[in-house]
Amino acid sequence: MLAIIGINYYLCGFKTFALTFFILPNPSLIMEAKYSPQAVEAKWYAHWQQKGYFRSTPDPKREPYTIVIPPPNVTGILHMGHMLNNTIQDVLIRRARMQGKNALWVPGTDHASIATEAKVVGMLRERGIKKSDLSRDNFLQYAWEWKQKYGGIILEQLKKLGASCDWERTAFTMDDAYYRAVIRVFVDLYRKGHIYRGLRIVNWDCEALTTISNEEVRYAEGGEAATLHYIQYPIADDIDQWITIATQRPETIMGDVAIAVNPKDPRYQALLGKHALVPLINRRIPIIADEYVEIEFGTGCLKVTPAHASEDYEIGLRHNLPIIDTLNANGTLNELCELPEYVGKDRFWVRDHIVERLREDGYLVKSESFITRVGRSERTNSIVEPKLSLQWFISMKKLCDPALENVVNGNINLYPDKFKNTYRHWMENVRDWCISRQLWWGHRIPAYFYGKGDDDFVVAETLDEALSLAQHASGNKQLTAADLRQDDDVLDTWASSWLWPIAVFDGYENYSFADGKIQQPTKDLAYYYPTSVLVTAPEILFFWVARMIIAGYEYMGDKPFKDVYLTGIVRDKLGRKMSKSLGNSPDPLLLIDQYSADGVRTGMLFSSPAGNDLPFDEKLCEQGRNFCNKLWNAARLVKGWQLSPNTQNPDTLPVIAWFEQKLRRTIADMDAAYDQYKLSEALKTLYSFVWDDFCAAYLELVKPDYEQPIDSHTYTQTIAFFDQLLRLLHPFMPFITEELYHLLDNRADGNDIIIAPYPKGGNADERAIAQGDAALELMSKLRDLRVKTNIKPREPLAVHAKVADAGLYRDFAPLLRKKAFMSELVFTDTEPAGASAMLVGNDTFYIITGDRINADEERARLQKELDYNLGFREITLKNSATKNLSAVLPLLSSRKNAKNCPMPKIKYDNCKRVWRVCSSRI
RNA sequence: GGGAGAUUAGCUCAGCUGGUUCAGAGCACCUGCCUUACAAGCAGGGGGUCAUAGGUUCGAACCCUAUAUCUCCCA
Repeated sequence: MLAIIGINYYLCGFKTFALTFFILPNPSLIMEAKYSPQAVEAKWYAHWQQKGYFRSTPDPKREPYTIVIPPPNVTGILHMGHMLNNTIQDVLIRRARMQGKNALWVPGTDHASIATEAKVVGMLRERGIKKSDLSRDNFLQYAWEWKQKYGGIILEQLKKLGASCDWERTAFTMDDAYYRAVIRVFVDLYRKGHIYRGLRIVNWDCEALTTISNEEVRYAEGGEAATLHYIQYPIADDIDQWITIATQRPETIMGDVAIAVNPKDPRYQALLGKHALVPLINRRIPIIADEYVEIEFGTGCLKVTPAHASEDYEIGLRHNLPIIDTLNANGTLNELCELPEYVGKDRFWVRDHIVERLREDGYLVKSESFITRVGRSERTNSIVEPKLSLQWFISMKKLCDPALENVVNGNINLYPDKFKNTYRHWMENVRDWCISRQLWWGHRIPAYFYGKGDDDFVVAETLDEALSLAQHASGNKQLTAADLRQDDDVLDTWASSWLWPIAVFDGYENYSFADGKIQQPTKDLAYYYPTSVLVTAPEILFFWVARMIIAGYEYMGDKPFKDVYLTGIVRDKLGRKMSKSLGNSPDPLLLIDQYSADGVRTGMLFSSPAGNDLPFDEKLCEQGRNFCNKLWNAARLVKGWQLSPNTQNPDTLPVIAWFEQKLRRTIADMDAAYDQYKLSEALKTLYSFVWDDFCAAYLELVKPDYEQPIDSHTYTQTIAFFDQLLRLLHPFMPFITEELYHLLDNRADGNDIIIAPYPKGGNADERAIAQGDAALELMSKLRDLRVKTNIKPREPLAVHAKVADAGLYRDFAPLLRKKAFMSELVFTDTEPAGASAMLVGNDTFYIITGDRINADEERARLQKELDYNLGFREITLKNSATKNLSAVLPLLSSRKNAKNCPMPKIKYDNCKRVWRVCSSRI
């Protein structure tokens, strides 16, 4: 054995040269027994980028295949969900690229207003700077600084995964053009009458001093302990009567404007129409009837506080009740609570004190603990207060129609389609969308106030335009820009990302307000829109996907994507969602270091059927890594073969025919799986085809004897098959396939697998497949028999075959004799003496064992197996319908008794099959 | 409270229009092998009343009805 010194590969530009110091007799020696991915991955990613393979520009001659990335937050670092999601997108894009389509994957990031602002505030705090001490502009400078520094991390990480995005197109939701688009859409929707300003109960974060959306509210699993206080209110004008309510927020009673009971509740009929007095402040409030009240809960009486509970607000609207907001933005009580000692005090402090006071004054009936859901801010963890607030809304009903219709009628497909129901349910019950956030980082709402009133504002894209509108609206021609005050709030992040599939192509740049649609799309938009598929998580189906569809129809009159592939959620072994806060997520980059990008990619896809959660297990990555190694070693084997002067070996011809046909069928199977976005299935099909059929079967069958050369036809065919397999594998495992593609053959500059044509499948010759499969099964059964009967693996055996169709085996016979170590293979009609029999399908093979096996031992072994199967029959009979068994029993028992059976070696599954076939023919 | 879905081997999941690819795969486990590409490997093996109970059918993992358990979404 010759020693190889130092590194195997020497990087020179982007070509690989074997660095050898000796003339090696066998080229396989230049390949190590284990595949080392690190250098390979860096090398090929750089090569692809340098060659511009990821770049796409409009080309009318080719069909576009477009994916826009779900933009990760600029605050994010790569987590397992991204890994799964982006692996899927890369697989789809790479396959489309190889299929000759003009494949474009647009990358980008989302400004994530609340998350980023929280990060920036945190950063400033560390530097000893308070946000409140900064001007808006100063703060935004810091925010951009932060974004410049950290905002691109995740995209860099995606490169390690192999993501073939067109990086020249990297978009950001606060790019200049994108910003303009968001503002333009706000103005447009406002003018179309879809945006209004209104009072709503919102989720208020008293610490961050902002509204947060429902999805930013978190609830502890299993709820939280709380106390339910029973408080009695005296009935006005009736000193002896009381009505008792139950509340967990006694500090809000000063905001009470009514007490509601269910109209069907017999207990309170007499009190309806009367008034009660709020304890401590003696406000007179009506007792009303409303369906919403649950008779069972608490006392069946609900105190109605419209300013501090969304349901109460709705009741208030229905009954035309006043609104008393007793809470300041920072969570302290204000003077409307009418109790000076509580003004300026925190709501929780007040809660404790007011309970004491109510008890002292005799209003508190009892307090009991119970478990309830408590909403906490995802960002600050402070308890979210429902608070009445003046916010901007998009009214959704009218906008939703085409978005609902085109999903229901299949113009847009959801995979898996079970989400269609969920989608419809949401769209039919859609609520108006609160789009304002009390933050600075984001798209500032283009509303300009010219007066003190809530309605003294105009909406415009620019200050100049706003000024002229304001002068007109106010009738004051003297108004100057300095008199205008722009709304302080920014838009909800989704109110920018819903434009993503249009805005990344600068779609709104030449938008005119005249007809409310994009009439002259940019060249990119015209070519790439609608995009091919969106790959994202089901949890944002409504927040993002549905809204993109709405915007797509509103502005393009067309869907934003044809297909939506909803991935599963990556969970840990305990079934918990992987998250940073739980610390249960592995570091993806570490995984890549450990198992290679290809290994991790396949690992993630091994177990991720569309829409099903992925219980992540590092074992899967290990399996992926092992698969890389298998491929590597297959290449090592093939590379090690010496060519013989022979041009053909007749023995291998049927093997080649078998593999060729099975390959065609496998490709067709994979295509069918791809069509339904069953990537996991496509991968598993290929995995098993490569490992079992190519490595374990094909290569073993065509492999020349030790140190013997191989004929040129078999060699060429093998290289061609390997090449096809690598192409099929490339979307899943881009790096190792590129490496092996170049190791297998000398490729001209620009001949890289990433752009090599994707193989085509088709109808296969099933006869050729059946021949090979039968031969392989025969070999396997023979091996099995050798093990069981202690006959050495290479001891020659005479085999007599009693088969229905000898032609099935004839082509393979020469190879079978050699590879299965048969002294002869004879086709016969009779059962030879001194033979053990075995079944391949319905064919019987007799192995002339002579006295090589101990008859007693063999009989004992078979008897044991027979008993086992008989035991099963009892179970089967017992559990099956008992009718008409008579027809089946003889059939079964005859086989059991081994009278007509070549071997009483009917296995568990055979027996069951017999039972099933028989029972189905009764 | 309103919806959507799930339950198949120890684990994670396939299983299409009910019937010879109907009980499958991978992992895990057990046994034997460092056999000449690969121990990150090879050759074998055990393991399931298809959640429960009824029903439809000649025939059910599959269709229907209940029940149980679990998950997710919305309120």
